Amino acid sequence: MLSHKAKYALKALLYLAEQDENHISRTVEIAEGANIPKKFLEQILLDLKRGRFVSSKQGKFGGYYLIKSKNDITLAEIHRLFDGAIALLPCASLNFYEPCSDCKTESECSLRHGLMLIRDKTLKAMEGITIASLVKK
Amino acid sequence: MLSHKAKYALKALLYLAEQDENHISRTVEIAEGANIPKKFLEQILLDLKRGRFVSSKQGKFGGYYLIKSKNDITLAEIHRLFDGAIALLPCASLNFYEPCSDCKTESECSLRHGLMLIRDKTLKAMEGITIASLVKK
DNA sequence: ATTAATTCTATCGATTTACTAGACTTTAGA
DNA sequence: TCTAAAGTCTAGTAAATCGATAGAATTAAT
Repeated sequence: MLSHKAKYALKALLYLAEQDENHISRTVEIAEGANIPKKFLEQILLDLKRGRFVSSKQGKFGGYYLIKSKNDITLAEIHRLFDGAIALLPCASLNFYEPCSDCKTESECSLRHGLMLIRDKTLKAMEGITIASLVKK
Repeated sequence: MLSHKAKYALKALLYLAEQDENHISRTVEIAEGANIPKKFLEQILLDLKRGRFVSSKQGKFGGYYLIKSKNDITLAEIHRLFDGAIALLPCASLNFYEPCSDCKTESECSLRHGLMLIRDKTLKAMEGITIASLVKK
């Protein structure tokens, strides 16, 4: 399941993608437009900025805007940024790999292979969902 | 990600599936064989029993055994039993549906459709992974 | 009756989650 | 240069969840 953070991030990106080119959106505007607690959204937007999905202008008349094409922002990326691994166990993960501590045969646990199959399919599906694909609904 | 409970459940089922027909396995035997904390495993086996994957014999010489074919126990079922919904949000879930509280257009949130696509693909993949498919590795 | 097993209920510490609070910094414009 | 309006940063917090443990109760074979 997605955390609220990830869900709000998607909704915020969706909001930004729906604005006119060159429009800058204030946090409060996004918060109200997408129904997200404002103070919580502040943190999320900072995370999105660190992830280079959006950028910001400070000071009066400042706000946020997309710096990545809505066609290039995928669900997979947002999931990883906020919720981490897409695989079902760390030992089956590409980006968040960790060996499992409780496997007797250290190199290969009994579940790893099957979970890697799942990961590949899920990842492929998640990479197919972009902000752009969500906007045109 | 899978919880430890779900992971241990899979490993316990795998252990049971590898035993001879008619063999009854004590909790402690499974715990040692699959490297799972015994007291924790007790709870998990009870859950698996309530889910009708295994059954038990009480008292001396008691223990656990599979009552469902290893070909018919899927990752999807175990995920649902221990970790709940497979969909990324409750509003996109088949078995754990709940409307999202923060969506303005109540019937359809902007993410729902895309997340249902993901759910269908993930579910299909997870239904393809059975205990039997994990055993023969 | 004894022993060995499952079953049930409760609890616990640590971590995570979903926020909130408030001080600080930056910028535009009067 | 002052002020209002914006983002930035660091903490904190209440509630829930997770991973596990404890111990008493029950059941069954000998």
